Amino acid sequence: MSDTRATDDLQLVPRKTAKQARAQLTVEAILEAGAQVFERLGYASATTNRIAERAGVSIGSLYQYFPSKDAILVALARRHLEEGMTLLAPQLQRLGDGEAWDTVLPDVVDAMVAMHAVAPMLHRCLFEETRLPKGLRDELEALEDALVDVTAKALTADPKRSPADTRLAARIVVNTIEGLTHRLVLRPLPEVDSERVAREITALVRAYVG
Amino acid sequence: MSDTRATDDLQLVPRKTAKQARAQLTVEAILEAGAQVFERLGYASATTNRIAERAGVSIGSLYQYFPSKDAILVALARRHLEEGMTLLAPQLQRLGDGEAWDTVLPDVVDAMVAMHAVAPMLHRCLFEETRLPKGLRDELEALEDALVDVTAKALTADPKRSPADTRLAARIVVNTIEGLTHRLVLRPLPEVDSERVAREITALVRAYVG
Amino acid sequence: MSDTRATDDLQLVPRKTAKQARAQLTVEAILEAGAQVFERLGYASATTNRIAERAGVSIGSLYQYFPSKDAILVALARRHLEEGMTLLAPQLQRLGDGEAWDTVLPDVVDAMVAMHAVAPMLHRCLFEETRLPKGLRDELEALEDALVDVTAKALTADPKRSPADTRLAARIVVNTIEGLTHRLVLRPLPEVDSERVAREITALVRAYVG
Amino acid sequence: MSDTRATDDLQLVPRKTAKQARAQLTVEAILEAGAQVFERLGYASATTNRIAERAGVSIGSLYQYFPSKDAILVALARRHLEEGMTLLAPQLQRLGDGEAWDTVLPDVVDAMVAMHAVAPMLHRCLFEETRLPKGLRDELEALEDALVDVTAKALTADPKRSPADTRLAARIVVNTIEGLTHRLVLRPLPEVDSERVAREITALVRAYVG
DNA sequence: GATGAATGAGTATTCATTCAT
DNA sequence: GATGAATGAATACTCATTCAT
Repeated sequence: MSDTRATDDLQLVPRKTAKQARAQLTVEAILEAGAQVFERLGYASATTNRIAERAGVSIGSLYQYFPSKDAILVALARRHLEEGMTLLAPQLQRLGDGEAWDTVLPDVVDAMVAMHAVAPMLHRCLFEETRLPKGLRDELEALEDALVDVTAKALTADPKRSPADTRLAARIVVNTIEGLTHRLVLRPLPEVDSERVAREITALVRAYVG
Repeated sequence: MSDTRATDDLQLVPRKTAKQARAQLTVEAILEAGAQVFERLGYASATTNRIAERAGVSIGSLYQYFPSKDAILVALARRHLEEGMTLLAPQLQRLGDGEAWDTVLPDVVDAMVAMHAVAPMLHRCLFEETRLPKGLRDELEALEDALVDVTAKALTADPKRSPADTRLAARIVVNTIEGLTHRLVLRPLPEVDSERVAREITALVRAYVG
Repeated sequence: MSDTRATDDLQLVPRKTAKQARAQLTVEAILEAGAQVFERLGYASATTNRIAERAGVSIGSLYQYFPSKDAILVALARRHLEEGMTLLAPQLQRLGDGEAWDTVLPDVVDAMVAMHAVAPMLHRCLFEETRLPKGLRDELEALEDALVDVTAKALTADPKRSPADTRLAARIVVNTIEGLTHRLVLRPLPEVDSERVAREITALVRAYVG
Repeated sequence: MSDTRATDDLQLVPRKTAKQARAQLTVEAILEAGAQVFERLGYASATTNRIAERAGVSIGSLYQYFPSKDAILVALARRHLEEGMTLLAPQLQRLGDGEAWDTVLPDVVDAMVAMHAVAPMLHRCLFEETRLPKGLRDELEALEDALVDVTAKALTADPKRSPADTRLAARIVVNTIEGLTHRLVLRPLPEVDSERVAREITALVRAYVG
């Protein structure tokens, strides 16, 4: 099954929750190793044996905690997502608190860039949708919707737009930021540093919603 | 070799160019089958045997014309690219002829949407950079640069920008259009048709460069 | 059947005797190409397609004259054998005519060395017995027996030996010459030229039968 | 890879050294099966699957310990070599201790015959040079050189020879014994037992160096 | 007769996963 | 709980050989 794409819901829930401290450490080691190996070698070349080896754990132990290769990927995705949300949450909070879109936007973009910059290749492994199981994909979608909601609310201030239009605009905004960040982090522009790019993304969005 | 990412140029050039009509048909059938199989199953699950079978051709014949699985992908990519350029060229021509950015933009966006709409999954297989051999990746990059050039020239009209800024802006424009199109074609928005989306992309870009 | 060793008698007789001049040329070209390709690449890597290509002949034509890859090898072996016998015959004749063993021996050794020196790798392909079909192997054995006969007759002069002993001695002589020649041609000694080696072989044999 | 001649050292080192007793048994079984299969079928027809099957082991296990077909061959060669040296060493020791060439020679020849007699076809697979990886070939050559050294020293007693001549003579002796043994074991003479042959080889060499 | 396109059985090899110890 | 030996289905790819044109 060298090729299983975890598109469906089999075998993705951790087999046992690591209750003991030692088990927790093992899980941690596996995830860390998985992140490194996926980052370095890409999905296909990242074998479970390699991950186990790098984690300093036997392959048997790996399968004690993760029922499949994809389960590791999913766990990493979830963790990555959480970290991302941690970065983003304060900014969204500010928007929710009614702070002006204009002032929050740059920090949102910065947060997005930061999210992507950590481990680009891993990020790619994680979010090339082909690979993600339906369940997680749904979570991702829900997350995007949440971002769109927040953004839409922030844009509502402008009474000229219909609600539907506002939502569409918010969707475009979210996807633009995500898309550009993704693209520009993975294949950085020559001679332009990422800060400058972040400013440009900000300008782009500001012009649009402005 | 379930995992070879064709990062190098080995084994990627068509093995023999079909001279007889029959051979030409075979090659055609393989490419068509390849497109379908990659589209339906994604890169990893698309086995050469499956492609051959779908093409109604023996595995031996497949390897007579394509030295590897990736060679098929590369051939498809090249072909896809050419088709895309055919769609885009007229619009770029108009820009080159000095037509106003504003009037050409919508058609450029439409062309981009059309390019992506044909076979989204295949498109993803083709252009997930990880997978493409260096040579083709360079071609793609060159193509993007060309688009950026044309765009930059069209934006130069505005004397307020420095040349460097213009290029960056052009880069952002090109990537925004590409990114949004890609994203929105692959995972279409519910309740919004693609025409409406195209108009929104246009508005976004227009606001930015405006 | 990438691996057929022609140990049995299937498919080894040329399919048709080339009666016409053109056909004769084709056969010639194939054999010459076969010799070169086997010599350069060894048995396994010498594909029929490569041989056909080098012969400037279509693969179909090759199979018109040679029913299998091994058939080519066998034809080459036969030819090689004949050439060898052509070299050896005069010396054997001299022995048959009663000329002294001592004076003929050096020329026999020289002839053997010459036989092997032409195309060592091809020679190896041809005479690694594993590969040869039974029929040809029998011919080879018959040839060796003939050599042994002649040698035995030449040794008979010495009345001290029993006939059986003489035959054994002859056998040893023949195999010694063949073995050493083979070995020393295939992997030549550093800093000793083949003439010197030939003289040493002669000395060895002379001492033995002396 | 029906054709890989292991001329390089890639993929030839045992993958993991078996630590547990069970693994050791597996390795042993594979080697034993390999010896049998190579012996019976020759190199080309000896497939890894067949070897695994005969070993009563899954193909996966085979590749756990041997990274390639040739690796098995190499392991067998090394083992064969060691066994051979075990047979030969005592005799060489005697020579080194100054014992007379004449008395040791018969036992050397016997040892050689014994070495070859075990598994002639396997022996052929192992020592048809084409097939062996460079590294092992070098080892073999070194071994031959060592034999030549010892022999040369034993021959030095005779002051009539120049050192260079002595070395050449030693080389001839070693190769004669090896060649004849090889030849006569692989294709035994009718009506002559191997003991008689051994005596004859001894006589031949004795006459030469005498 | 000649061509070369097509065939497909066969090969080495990988890697996610299981399970006896 | 942990280990790591064992599994075997699956994959890319080759090349001797056939046969329609």
